[in-house]
Amino acid sequence: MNPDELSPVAQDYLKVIWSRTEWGAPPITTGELAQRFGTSAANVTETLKRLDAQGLVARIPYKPVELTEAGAQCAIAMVRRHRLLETYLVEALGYDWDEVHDEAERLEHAVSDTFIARIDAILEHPTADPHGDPIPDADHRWAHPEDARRLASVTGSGRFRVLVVSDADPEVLRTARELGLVPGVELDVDAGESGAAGAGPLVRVLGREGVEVPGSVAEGMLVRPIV
Amino acid sequence: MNPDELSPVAQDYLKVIWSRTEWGAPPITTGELAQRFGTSAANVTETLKRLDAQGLVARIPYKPVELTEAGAQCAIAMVRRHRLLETYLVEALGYDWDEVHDEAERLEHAVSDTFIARIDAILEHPTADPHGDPIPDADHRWAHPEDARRLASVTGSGRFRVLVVSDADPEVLRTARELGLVPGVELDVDAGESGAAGAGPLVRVLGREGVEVPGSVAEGMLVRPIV
DNA sequence: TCATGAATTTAACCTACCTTAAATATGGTC
DNA sequence: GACCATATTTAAGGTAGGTTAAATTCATGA
Repeated sequence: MNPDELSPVAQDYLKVIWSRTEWGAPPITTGELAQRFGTSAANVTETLKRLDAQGLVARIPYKPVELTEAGAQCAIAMVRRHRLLETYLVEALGYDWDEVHDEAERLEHAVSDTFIARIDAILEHPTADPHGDPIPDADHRWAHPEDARRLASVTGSGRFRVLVVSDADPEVLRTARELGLVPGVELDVDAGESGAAGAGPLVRVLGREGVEVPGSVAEGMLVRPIV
Repeated sequence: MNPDELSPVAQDYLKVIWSRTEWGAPPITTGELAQRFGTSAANVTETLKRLDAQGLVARIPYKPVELTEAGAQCAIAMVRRHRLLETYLVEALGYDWDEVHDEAERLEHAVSDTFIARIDAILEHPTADPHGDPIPDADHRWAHPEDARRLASVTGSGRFRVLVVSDADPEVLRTARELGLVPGVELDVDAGESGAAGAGPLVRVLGREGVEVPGSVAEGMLVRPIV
């Protein structure tokens, strides 16, 4: 099913439900969706019922929600739109790293497939958006490293490369850029025993100079070990 | 009032109501709005009541509707968005003349003022869109020749310059381009006594070679006499 | 196993936008 | 001045998406 036939609300739900599990996290709950959209859990329940009736999600009451195959296809199409738009806004319109998310969030509901195809061609078929997130191609395939993990979950020490910085929070993006933590950068990480401390808020990173990464930023960054 | 605070439906109504009178036509009626939006007159009445309650239109039952000052400001902002977007789609994304209208129609509800400011700068503050329609500037002023008239309303003969080809109908745009009738072109018009014949469907135009302009195209073209 | 607190769903109600059908106002015409 | 066709409005009802408050289910610790 083409996502153009869905309402903007339906498009948003599918994208958020899909994105939750992109890096292996468990499926999203009603309450988390309510928080994400700034609405009530009651409203989320009603909306999920409608999506279930449309065959886009497989809803089991009181359980986290999961996408059907049709729902996942629409979701990936929306993620492709979002990430291509973010890339275009940065590359062609001079937007900053931390400005593009909200603009893309609105544009993705309005652009046609033609528009997406044109910017994809102009950008020469990019495979990652400005934050490092992989861009699904027109056939809904996308590169997805299996050994990625959150910087916040790293224990001990080692060398890593930054893959993705989450675009959900502009403040995280600004801080990450100030610290030089952009996709592609290599890091020598010395996280001490943060795992043992239980949600330790700080991770120590050694690059050109030693910097301390705030917990919120480490939580929003995906890194991959360099062998 | 910033049009961002309005619903897409409200934005559409204001833009269409304003556009109707841009070239001196009388204000638009309930029935014409219904036809334009492909909806019922009953629905138009309800929507106009809501716009009236918001202070955007001055509605007198059974009369054609007119905008308030606040409504006109929003309308002009939407027209500016639409025409800048059409220009950008043609100049930057390689859209054809006759493809841009629908895409701009959807994008204009989604783009931010920041987006509009960026494409305005990239295009170097254009004053006319691809069809020749004037683009209001950021202060909502726009160039508006007083002596413009529809090609269909020209009688007798004389020399004219094409100002605007309406973007409402892609078929008109395609035909106009095939005939060489694009904004800026000079025409020697010999319309015969079409005025006397009462809605004569054909207008004779002499340029490099004599061509006959279909009535629907002549109706959608604004021309200005060359002195 | 059972009480309890948190999460979720149900219920009742709201607005915006849309439908069709019925009522009503308007603008000519005789 | 009354009549008529047409345009417009009112009325009644539907869906999507939202609200708050009450009921219900789940997981869990005593």
